[in-house]
Amino acid sequence: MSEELSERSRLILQAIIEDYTATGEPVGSRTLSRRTDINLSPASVRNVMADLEDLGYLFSPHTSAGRIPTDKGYRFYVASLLRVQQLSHEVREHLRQECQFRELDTEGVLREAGRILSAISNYTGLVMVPRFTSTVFRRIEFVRLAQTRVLVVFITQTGIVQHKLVEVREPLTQGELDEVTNYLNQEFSGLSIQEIKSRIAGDMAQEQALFDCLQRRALLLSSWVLQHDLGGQVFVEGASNILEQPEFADLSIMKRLLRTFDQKALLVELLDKAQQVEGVQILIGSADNHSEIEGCSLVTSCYSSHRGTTGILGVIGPTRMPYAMVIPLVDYAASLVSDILNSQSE
Amino acid sequence: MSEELSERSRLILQAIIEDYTATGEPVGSRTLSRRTDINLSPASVRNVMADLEDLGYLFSPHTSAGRIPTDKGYRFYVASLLRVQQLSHEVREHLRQECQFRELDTEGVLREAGRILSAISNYTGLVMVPRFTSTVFRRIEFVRLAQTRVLVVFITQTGIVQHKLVEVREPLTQGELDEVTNYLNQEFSGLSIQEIKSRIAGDMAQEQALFDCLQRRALLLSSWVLQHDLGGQVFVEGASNILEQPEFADLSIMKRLLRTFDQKALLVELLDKAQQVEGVQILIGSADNHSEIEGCSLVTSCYSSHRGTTGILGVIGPTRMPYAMVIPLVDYAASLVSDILNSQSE
DNA sequence: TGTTAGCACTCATCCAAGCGGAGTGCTAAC
DNA sequence: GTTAGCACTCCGCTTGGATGAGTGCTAACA
Repeated sequence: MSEELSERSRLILQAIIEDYTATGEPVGSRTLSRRTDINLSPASVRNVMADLEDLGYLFSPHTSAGRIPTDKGYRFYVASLLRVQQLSHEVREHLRQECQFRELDTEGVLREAGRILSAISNYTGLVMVPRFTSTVFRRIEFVRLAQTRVLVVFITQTGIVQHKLVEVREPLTQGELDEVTNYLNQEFSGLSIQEIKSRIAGDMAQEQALFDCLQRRALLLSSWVLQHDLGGQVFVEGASNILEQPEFADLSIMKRLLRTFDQKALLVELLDKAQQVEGVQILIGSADNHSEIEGCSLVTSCYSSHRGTTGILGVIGPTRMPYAMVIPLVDYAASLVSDILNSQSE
Repeated sequence: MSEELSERSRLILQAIIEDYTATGEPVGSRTLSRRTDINLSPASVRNVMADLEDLGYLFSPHTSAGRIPTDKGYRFYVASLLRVQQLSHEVREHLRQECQFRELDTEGVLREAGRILSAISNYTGLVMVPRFTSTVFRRIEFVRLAQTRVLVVFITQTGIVQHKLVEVREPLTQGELDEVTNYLNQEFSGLSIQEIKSRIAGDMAQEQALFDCLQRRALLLSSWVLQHDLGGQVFVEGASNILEQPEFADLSIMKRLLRTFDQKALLVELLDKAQQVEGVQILIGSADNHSEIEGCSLVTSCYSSHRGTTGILGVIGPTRMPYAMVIPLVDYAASLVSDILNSQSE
């Protein structure tokens, strides 16, 4: 079905969305016909609106209210009508300065990016730490906590620190662990996790032949560590901002949303999905049976380092969101974080 | 002023608080006189209530409503009237199992403790990571990220990993950093931060005499690291639970509370203050000009390891809270976390 | 002197009715 | 194809009365 909209329909849809974005109130035909860029009487506007409603771009909450854009309406708007503003020079500079000058480690930079996204957009900032598999190995450290309990500290090329507890079968001394540590750091430093995994797979095959105890231990431990993805950490910043949104006054959507923030698992799922796309990705409403973010939209963009490490950041807020402002903001934030990631380490 | 309450007044205050805790509705004189443990007519009850109101333990939201306990009323109740229940055996076992069996590192245990506190109490769980100064040093690691950028990874005796970026004045190679790392780990492992600090202070004094470059570097770097407390990290779990509380339906208190959760600085302040007290600590309402938690109460208890590491955990929720249940819960959680902390490492 | 019944009074909550306003759909005229 | 006019719908607000819970006060009672 070719749902080609006429020029007039497009104009009116755009006007409705912009008006609704600004006011949050259903938009009536009179209001629109008063706009300077629409030289039509209310009655004509009404005809167009009725068409748009039939096509599923608009709906009215009740008989005698104005129209509100549907999710479909928003999707069309974002895809075809929206003209993205340039981010003002001030905001760009403001952003750059906020991030750059402090002595923050990578995790701090990511957190701060989320905080700034939230502060500028007035919505909630989301930042996901790069997934394990997309990172490059810099250093690993095994620390003996108790006889069979070993703390593994893993540091990526970009300076992200992750750690985890491993329960080993036979007791190990710290000295033995240090040997393993040295061995792994020498062998693997600078390789991507993918490379390491295949290296280990190869070595393991030979391993039965050469009975180097140290090497075997190292391989076992490291394969164990790499087996489970540490990643999927999400920073949620400015969750309280969503309380300010008038559309969430009815509490039920808000509760669901905050619950989602608490649990994070769903966020990870959503962000993981968005991460597969390049550039700014906009998820409007509860597409793909994600009813948890009904009434909300998610604007995300991937950040990455030269070495291939990629994570994702963005903003979540009500579907009635000034996309023209939020999209370039997220876009710029992502490129900024990418820059910092690259400058963070050699 | 000796505000000794008569036996009857105490009984009625207790009955009002228990009733109000259960229902959330203002309590009237008829309701009370119907209770089996009070053999008084409504009129007599009213007299007592009027007295209690004069003394500031109660207030009525309007002329013809029942009475509601004030913060002062709650404080008196908790201090003098409350009989704390024993935590049921089931809950204890449930708790112990939740925490014990998973292979969690220390940070994971703390997070999980907060999550469980929140889930059982239906309020919000708070856990503060032990402050730096109260911890025992196990291991430190310097990783070179760029010419003058060094990532410091610090591991405490109890297996807590913290990290931080240091900007050094002169370029260092990873080899030099490794030497420093080894030196510090040999010298300081097992000492408390306090001990290390005074050690450093002493060595620094001598340092001008002996020009051991390595040692000087190590001292400088470590003093720099120890100078700034890394701690003050707070885990907030189950923030969305407070949305369920009927007393927060008016949004304004709720917003302030969630904003406080977002910022965390105030939480750290509150928890730091509570940490100075041993045993379960109960902060009711906005005492000490902390208007941010107006209408809320904070029930906390310190956890600690044998080695002196202490942190604090607890629950924050509306002042109308079943203290008889929450207090032993927090108490038990703290002792449980202490046990795990001790068993976590040798 | 402490306790209690009675009574007038207050105030929130609920419900129904009425009204104004915003907006629509339809029709007929331009 | 566009527009003015009109009947109609429905929300939101206000008003007013009824209801009920609860209080304070007073006077009678043990």
